[in-house]
Amino acid sequence: MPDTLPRLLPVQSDAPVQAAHDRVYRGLRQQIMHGELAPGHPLTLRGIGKSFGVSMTPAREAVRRLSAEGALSMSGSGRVTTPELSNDRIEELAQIRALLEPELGSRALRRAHLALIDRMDAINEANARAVNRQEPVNYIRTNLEFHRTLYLRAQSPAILGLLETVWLQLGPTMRVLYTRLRRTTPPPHHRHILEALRAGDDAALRLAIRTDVTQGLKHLQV
Amino acid sequence: MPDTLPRLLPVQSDAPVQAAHDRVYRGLRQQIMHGELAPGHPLTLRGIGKSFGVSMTPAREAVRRLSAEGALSMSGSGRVTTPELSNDRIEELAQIRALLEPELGSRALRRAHLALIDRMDAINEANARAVNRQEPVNYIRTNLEFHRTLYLRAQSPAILGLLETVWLQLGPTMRVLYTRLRRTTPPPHHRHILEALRAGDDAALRLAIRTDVTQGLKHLQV
DNA sequence: CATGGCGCAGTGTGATCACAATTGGCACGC
DNA sequence: GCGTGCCAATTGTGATCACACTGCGCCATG
Repeated sequence: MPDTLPRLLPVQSDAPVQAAHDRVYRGLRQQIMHGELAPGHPLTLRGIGKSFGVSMTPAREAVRRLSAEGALSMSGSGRVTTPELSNDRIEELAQIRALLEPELGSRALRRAHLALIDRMDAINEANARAVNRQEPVNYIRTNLEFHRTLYLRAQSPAILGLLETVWLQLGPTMRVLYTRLRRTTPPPHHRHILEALRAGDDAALRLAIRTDVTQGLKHLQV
Repeated sequence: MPDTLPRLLPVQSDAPVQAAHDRVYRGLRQQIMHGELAPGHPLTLRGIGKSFGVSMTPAREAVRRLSAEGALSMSGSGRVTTPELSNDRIEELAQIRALLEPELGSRALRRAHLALIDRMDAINEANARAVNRQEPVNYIRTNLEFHRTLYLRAQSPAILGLLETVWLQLGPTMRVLYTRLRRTTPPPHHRHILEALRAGDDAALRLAIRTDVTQGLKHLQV
């Protein structure tokens, strides 16, 4: 039932229009990483296909790719859900963040200039607004963006890539974390991170990042 | 052309026979991680399908999954090859190993008992034999098995999973490394690792692992 | 009213097909 | 001899279909 888009013309000239499976992948990935889906949320290939206007084939490929990254879990019979992480798993993922992120921050420190810090400041303010307005998805999104903006300067794509898969796995859990302790104040350690950056203090930056990362996830113990 | 296997009966009683895409995934993954494929080696979906006796569909899913893990790279037009890593990339992956593996070793140390160390000793001897016989694949396989045997004791599946994707990305490159410097002696630091384990010396173990990991990949600079 | 069995709707899997894009080689012309 | 354009074979993509399995609800029975 190809109702939504005729899709008759080759590609309609200019736009390379990324492949369908890639559109689906990106869409789902963002929903998961930003905590739009609760842990254990069930998904079906036909449902995904319908919501993206494609058939099962691209949906299956996107799901396969995401489950390879740990963003989705598949039951023995192939049923797809967002992962429900055990406490041990959460703690382990937090420890990975605590291992990788200070390293990335340290590498970025040498390359950080004022414009970068200002940009992070702006993101941090957007984060504070999301807290005030009680918007979980915007909170998670700006929080990750704050960290990613810094880490991009580390020029270490492999490490950052690994870290993003960790964030991805934590996405649904982060949503629970947020809704459980309705926080009213923005993450306090972001200020310390910015101060350490301005001061060019490597040790302080590593500590601030490590604390920021560990802090949030500590409250998640069931 | 379903020639090889009739596949008429439901499942032939007992064997759950893992799904076709999973068989293909495992097969390819092992070939890549053990260095059976050189960097830049081209693969085709139809070719993979034929060599595993399946159609393109499971082959595509396996390829998608592997490329999500960085074990295969896909050109813009979808052509699939094993990755040809840049020097920067290799160095970065080595640094990730140097970050994760000492941590895993340290965690395993508390749980390591004599039987484990004996098993690692045996694997190390198999590794030495592979060196003498100039068998690259067996060398890589036993080398990884040596490390994995230790890290499994760390009881940290998330970290180990991340590390395995790093090993996977390095697979084809390891093959080049081996054939370039036809080594005639086994990795010297494995002995140090075993000694530190027997002594229960955490600092020495971390150093030995870090050195072992860094050592090998250092010689790969083009 | 509880419980066990049956059947149907829903779901993932894998094969196949049509199609567009890329690729590689070959011949032609400069 | 070398570059250039074209053609055919190859390749990935996505839709569709048949099929087997799972899970759940419904109904009959104790």
